[in-house]
Amino acid sequence: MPLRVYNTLSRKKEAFVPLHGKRVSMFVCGITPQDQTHLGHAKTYVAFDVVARYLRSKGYHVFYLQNVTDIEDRIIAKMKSTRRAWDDIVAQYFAEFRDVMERLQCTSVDVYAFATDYIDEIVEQIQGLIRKGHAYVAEDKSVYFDTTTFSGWGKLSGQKVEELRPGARIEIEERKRHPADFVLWRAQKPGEPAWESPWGPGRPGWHIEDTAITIRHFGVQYDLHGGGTELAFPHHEAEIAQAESFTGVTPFVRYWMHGGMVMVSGAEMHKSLGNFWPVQAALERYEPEVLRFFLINVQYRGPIDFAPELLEEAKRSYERLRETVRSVEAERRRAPPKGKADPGLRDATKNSLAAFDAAMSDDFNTREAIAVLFEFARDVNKAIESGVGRGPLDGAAEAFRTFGDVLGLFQMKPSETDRLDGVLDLIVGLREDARKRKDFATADRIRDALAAVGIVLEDARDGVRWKLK
RNA sequence: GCCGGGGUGACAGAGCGGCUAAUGUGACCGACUGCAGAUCGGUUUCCUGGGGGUUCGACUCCCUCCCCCGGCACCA
Repeated sequence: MPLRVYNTLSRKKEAFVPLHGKRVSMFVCGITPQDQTHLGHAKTYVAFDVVARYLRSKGYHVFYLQNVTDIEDRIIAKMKSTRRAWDDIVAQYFAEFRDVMERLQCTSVDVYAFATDYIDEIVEQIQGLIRKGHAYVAEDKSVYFDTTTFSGWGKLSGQKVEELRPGARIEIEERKRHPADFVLWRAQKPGEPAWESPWGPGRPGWHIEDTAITIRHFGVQYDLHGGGTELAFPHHEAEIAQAESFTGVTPFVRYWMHGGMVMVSGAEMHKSLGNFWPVQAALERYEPEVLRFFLINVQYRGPIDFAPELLEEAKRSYERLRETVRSVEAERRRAPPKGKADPGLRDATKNSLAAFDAAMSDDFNTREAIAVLFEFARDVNKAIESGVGRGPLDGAAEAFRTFGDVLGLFQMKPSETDRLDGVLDLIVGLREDARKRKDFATADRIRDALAAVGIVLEDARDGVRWKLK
């Protein structure tokens, strides 16, 4: 199926056509490492991880770039409150972020680009913008972008400058000529980290790093830019203004994608609201795959109103799928090469692969794709009950691997399982002997004892299965 | 106020101008089982915020109103 992507720029789903054949340049706004990674971050990065994975599965060569804002107001605030070095804070929280990402199987990023590694490009862009009359140096030697010189201001978010309420939430800096103007270079204040520039020591503004980084890696125009929906205005608007003013090339980005927020009982998750859920805390109670499943169990553009009960539900749902994946793997090992006639598993597999692709190609509709998995699971379970042979089972297993690779799910841990295999075969065998003797007391004792250490036995029609709880 | 996204069964959450509104969770019944679990089958919601319009036909398109969420100038 041809891929269609909802483009914030046009507010429509559009056919996805990269600039250069099968090469896709993809950029997603990354974090400011100054506090714990929370579920909101996780939702965004899991969503775009799936985007990259799906594109790759379709044969695109994706270069996925993510920035890291390693110098910014909040880092400086943290620096002051903790009396730690800014780069020390960044190192700590970025390491934690990477750890969380890895556990959530967000493995598709090619390069994490740190803002402070691009000071040269940033300075060059700011100089260019000043030269072209799009930026001005303020009294304190900070540099601001002059939004009145950019006619496209507001085209991404549909905002009209005159309709906005200046200072609705954040105080306007008095040095600006226009409330919409934004800082490109912030002059150093005493005690703050700074880099040299033609305007004196200072640090980059928040928006400029992204255009400096992407122009360096991708050139003046690229395919896909993602981020949380709250970034569309003003952040992404500012990126467009900078890049298009600097290069004269329009559009800077062809497809803008924005993901929905994680809410907590109706309010945006935010540290200041006290409803902040660090991913670490969620991972103490739930497996990473369960959390990942939970996060992609909605269309990425929609919000998730988070509640612990919903994670509980996700766990039960996901377990159903994983259970089927497990039994396929177990069955194909013991099924005879020629089992009974295929009750239609090959067809079901083929149809599910097609339906999955159709769902994903419709703006990465993971919820729809997961619905396909559940239907497929039912077909597979039925086929297993009817004693299907190894061939169709191999096909089904292969399909689950395809689904799992795209969604980042069903990553089994064979080593751990293999180690227990032999031991459990023995124990299960002894219990089977007891059951044959109708010595259910012993059989139940074995099962209960294993359950107590987290190993669950299930007596299926064709043998005993065990799994780790 | 302006911009953007939404309002679907007990809950979560898709879809589509017409097929019993997908899928999951929950609940209940049945099959299988020594029991349990898993699995399978069935039942459970005849309804898509209110009103109007277009249409042979609207949850789906248009208008309007109400409500919720996000953004409004350093939040993923």
